[in-house]
Amino acid sequence: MSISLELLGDRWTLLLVRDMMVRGYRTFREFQRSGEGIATNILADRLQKLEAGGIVQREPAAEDGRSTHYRLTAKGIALAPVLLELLIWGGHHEVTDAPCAAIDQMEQNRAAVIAEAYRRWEQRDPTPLIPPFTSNSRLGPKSNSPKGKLKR
Amino acid sequence: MSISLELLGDRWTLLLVRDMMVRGYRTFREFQRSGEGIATNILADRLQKLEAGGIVQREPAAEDGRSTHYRLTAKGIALAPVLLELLIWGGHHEVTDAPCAAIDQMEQNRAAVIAEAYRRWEQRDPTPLIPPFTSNSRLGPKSNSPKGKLKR
DNA sequence: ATTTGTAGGTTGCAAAATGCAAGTTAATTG
DNA sequence: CAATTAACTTGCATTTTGCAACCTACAAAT
Repeated sequence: MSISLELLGDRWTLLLVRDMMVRGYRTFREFQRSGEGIATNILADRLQKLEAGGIVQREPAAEDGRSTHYRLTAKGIALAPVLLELLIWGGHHEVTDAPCAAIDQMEQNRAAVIAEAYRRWEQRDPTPLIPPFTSNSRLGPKSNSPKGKLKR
Repeated sequence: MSISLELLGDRWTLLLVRDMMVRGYRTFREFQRSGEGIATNILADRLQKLEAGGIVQREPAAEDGRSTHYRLTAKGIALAPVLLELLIWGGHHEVTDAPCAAIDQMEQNRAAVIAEAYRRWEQRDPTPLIPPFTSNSRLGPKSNSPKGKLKR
């Protein structure tokens, strides 16, 4: 635990992992405009530490020579359960704008949520992970990304 | 997630929660001598923030008028799944002195580990949570705290 | 009942990390 | 080829951290 927290134990790192995992963010700019307002020097530093720690990989963007894509490694995507439990805990014990029903759904379908995170990672699917059970649909093998927003 | 990390997102806070949850630590001194060497001013600050955040409660120690006991609240013990996933992740992806077999056991018995953490919390059982499946015993309803060390 | 020790802090200060604004470089668009 | 954009870097002020020393209330020993 101590060793894990040496890498992850700060205000920003896990948020970056979350942005990559559930929001499909890849670029410096996307992280920067991610709502919470991280400073660019801190962002650069954290991305570098995540890379050094083997949690993300850098790769030049194919479409745009200026741009770099950051992508989770296998070690990075393996953080999915940690993030999920943290999300569930926050949803139950802190004041959130996330609908409780959605939290409950995730709590009851942990394995499916994790599996979906892995599927998106393997297939490089960048669409936001808004679990299929957001509004009225059920988490099944054939449902693919209906519309709906969980967090703004 | 962002809100959760506002409280928990730093180098020490989750370690304190861990010390209370799995090691049965209660006092300032115990946290202080907890191996990783937290400074006393930081420790005092984190304990206060944990209390302000509703994760721990202070109560005067019955035996010793000088001493204070810190105890997890319901909100605090609810972090058990987060800690467990973090522990499992670290066990698999970082270099640890924790035996892999023990990690695997916990991974296969998540619910039982969590249940044991809750039981100890409810009963104010301060013995270290070294899961019963550490060496050769199995996690069952009648096993109670056999000897064995997981982390030094 | 006075000294000695212990628990749980606080205080002061130096060093490190953070936040903010501005600047830099390379690739891209117009 | 001028303007824009992506991804940084730099300088500087503020905040947080780490370290050692100190303090106070209680407890134990003499």
